[in-house]
Amino acid sequence: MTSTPTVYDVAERAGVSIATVSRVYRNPDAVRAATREKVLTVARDLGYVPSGSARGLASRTTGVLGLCFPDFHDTEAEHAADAEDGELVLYSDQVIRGMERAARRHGYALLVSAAHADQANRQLAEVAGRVDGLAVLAQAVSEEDLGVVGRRQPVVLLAGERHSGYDHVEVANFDGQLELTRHLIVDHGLRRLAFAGGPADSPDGEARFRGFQAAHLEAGLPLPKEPDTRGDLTQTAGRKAALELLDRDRPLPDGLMFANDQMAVGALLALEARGVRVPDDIVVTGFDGIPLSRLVRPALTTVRQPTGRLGEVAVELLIARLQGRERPATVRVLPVTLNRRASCGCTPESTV
Amino acid sequence: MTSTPTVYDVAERAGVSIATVSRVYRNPDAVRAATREKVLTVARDLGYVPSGSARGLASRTTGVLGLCFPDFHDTEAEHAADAEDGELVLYSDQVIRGMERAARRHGYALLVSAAHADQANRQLAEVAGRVDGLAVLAQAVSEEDLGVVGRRQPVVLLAGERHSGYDHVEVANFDGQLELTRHLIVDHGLRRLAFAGGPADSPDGEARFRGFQAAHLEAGLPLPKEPDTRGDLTQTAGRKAALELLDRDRPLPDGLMFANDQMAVGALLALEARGVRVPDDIVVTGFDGIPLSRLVRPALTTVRQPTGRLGEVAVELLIARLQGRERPATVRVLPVTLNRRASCGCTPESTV
DNA sequence: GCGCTGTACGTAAGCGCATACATGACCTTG
DNA sequence: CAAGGTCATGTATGCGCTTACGTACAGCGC
Repeated sequence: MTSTPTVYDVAERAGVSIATVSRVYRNPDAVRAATREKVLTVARDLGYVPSGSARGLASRTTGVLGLCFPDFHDTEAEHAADAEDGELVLYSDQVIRGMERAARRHGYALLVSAAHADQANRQLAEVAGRVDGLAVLAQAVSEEDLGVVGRRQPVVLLAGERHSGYDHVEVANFDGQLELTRHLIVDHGLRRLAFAGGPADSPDGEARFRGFQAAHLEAGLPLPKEPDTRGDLTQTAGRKAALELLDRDRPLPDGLMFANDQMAVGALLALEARGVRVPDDIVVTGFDGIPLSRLVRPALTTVRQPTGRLGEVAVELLIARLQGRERPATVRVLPVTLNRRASCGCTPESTV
Repeated sequence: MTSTPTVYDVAERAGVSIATVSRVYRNPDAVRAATREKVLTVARDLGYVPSGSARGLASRTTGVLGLCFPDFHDTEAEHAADAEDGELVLYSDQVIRGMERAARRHGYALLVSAAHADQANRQLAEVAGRVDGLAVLAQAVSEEDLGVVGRRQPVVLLAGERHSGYDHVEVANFDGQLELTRHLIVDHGLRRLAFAGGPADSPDGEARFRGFQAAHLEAGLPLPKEPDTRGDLTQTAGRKAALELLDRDRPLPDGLMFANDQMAVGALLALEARGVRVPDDIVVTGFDGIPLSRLVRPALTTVRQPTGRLGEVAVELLIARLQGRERPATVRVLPVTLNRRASCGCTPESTV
């Protein structure tokens, strides 16, 4: 690996000035076809690749968008090599995928970095310093750090809490859970529903619970004050929650609604082990619409949120800001859709 | 958004030189504690974030690793918004995740970019110009383009074909399929096995098929010359393949082995629809060990490959090269593990 | 022939930082 | 108290590009 060639090397070998070399890449039409070909040939021979850093410095834009997301299970990963990982992660993975696609469509690359609590701010700066715009998933960074970065470049927040002054993209958690709960109450005639929530500091989980409450209000049923139990949104937590509710509430509730699909799937497994039939003995629902929800048996009735869209919309907002259209901070709420499947009794269990 | 502050701004406000500001970030111990605090305070007040581009230019290293991966379904995504996406993708997602973690551990960020065939080389340069090292998944880029980039910086190839001169990480496709096939032949006493392969140009799929062949050789069974059918590694392809084999081969084979889990899952669904019982009427196996394989019913017997490790090892190899240890190109073959589950009859179907 | 316009290209000035080297303050030691 | 050494900091240069501006030259009308 000899020292990497630069514009100077290419220019010299091609018998042109460095400006011309640069133009071949940045603005090909400003160069005569013959010259262009010559430069490109030399570049190929030399193995020349423009330096992103130099370009970034000179042009004051990097052509890269960033995404910071929370890393849930760095530690687990060690001892769970063959376990159920790859599922919770699906959420951020889908956001990454959506962002990557949208970014690429707009000619941007994507820099990703999970925020590991210890050194979140240092890392944020690391990322922020290299990108033209930044998306932050599920409050992966503190408000203070946001403040520093937000003055420097466009920032959009995905899911989690709203912060005034920042663009925000979220899904219709409240509406989705409201509709889902209404479905159980109105269409299935259920009255006694239990809600297994996420951590109290999860804005998304709380919004879903408020949707759950609202459906009760609407139907004239007693208002649940708090989720009947909480968990950390994993399958394991769902399993535990299901067992707890099973043992605690007599008679059994008509339905168990979970703050996300992961928990609901865990519950499904626990119920199966206990011999409780779903949906015959009890109805179960999730939230998110992860691919798995469709494939468990019984297939899970859930609310599908457009996770990939989250990333796409993030890119749209960032690009808009980068193009300089000044506008006040925007909140975009993405619509969700109800997926009625077997676990609420809507579809025969055998249906795919 | 006023023009973003630079070292000069910070230096001036803090009453120091820009060298000192730089040192505060790059080499804090070289600065007196009081000075350091002063600088950091000013930096925070000003909203100063070091420019990655400038740093990259000056230090000739970016602190970023890159990953190029093939994007399978850009087009599908449009009309399959709520369909079965999010599964095939899991593979590259897990690699991304593994790389991101490992990179972060080593103090690097990760730049990801799916290679969209049309403009793959342009894009590769885009990425290559911004990173210190590059991983390429499943030959997402052409050999020629590789050549240009490979002279400039460390490159490691993940899965796919080996190219001489490049580090390469792959999983033990051959061994895994051999072991799995052997399991069906020896432990389950099956004789007539069908193999549904991937595209003929998929090195991984072909290696698996060779493992399938080898097991036959070893057992003294007739050597299958070609996969009994092929598909494009999607669930849909698996479904089709299953139906095709079902209709074509009489009597039914004892077992259907698929080049990956996706196809096997598709097959499971098709078989269920046809009323063919697994594993009673026919045995089904997959390859990959995606999370889904554990959750379908019957749970899928498969070969688990350490997808995340792929990314981790990629980082290890890149870092090693970046640290200058000269060494010949390396091939790392990651071990796989057999997951015996219900679909081959090893475990009662109800087991989780 | 002149001046004019447009095109293709060269010249040169940074972009914001890292860092080798220089400087000066302060300490040590004989 | 001078000579040498250490530590904290300043000075100055260059990393490899982009781009505003300048230049040379061809073509044009008069």
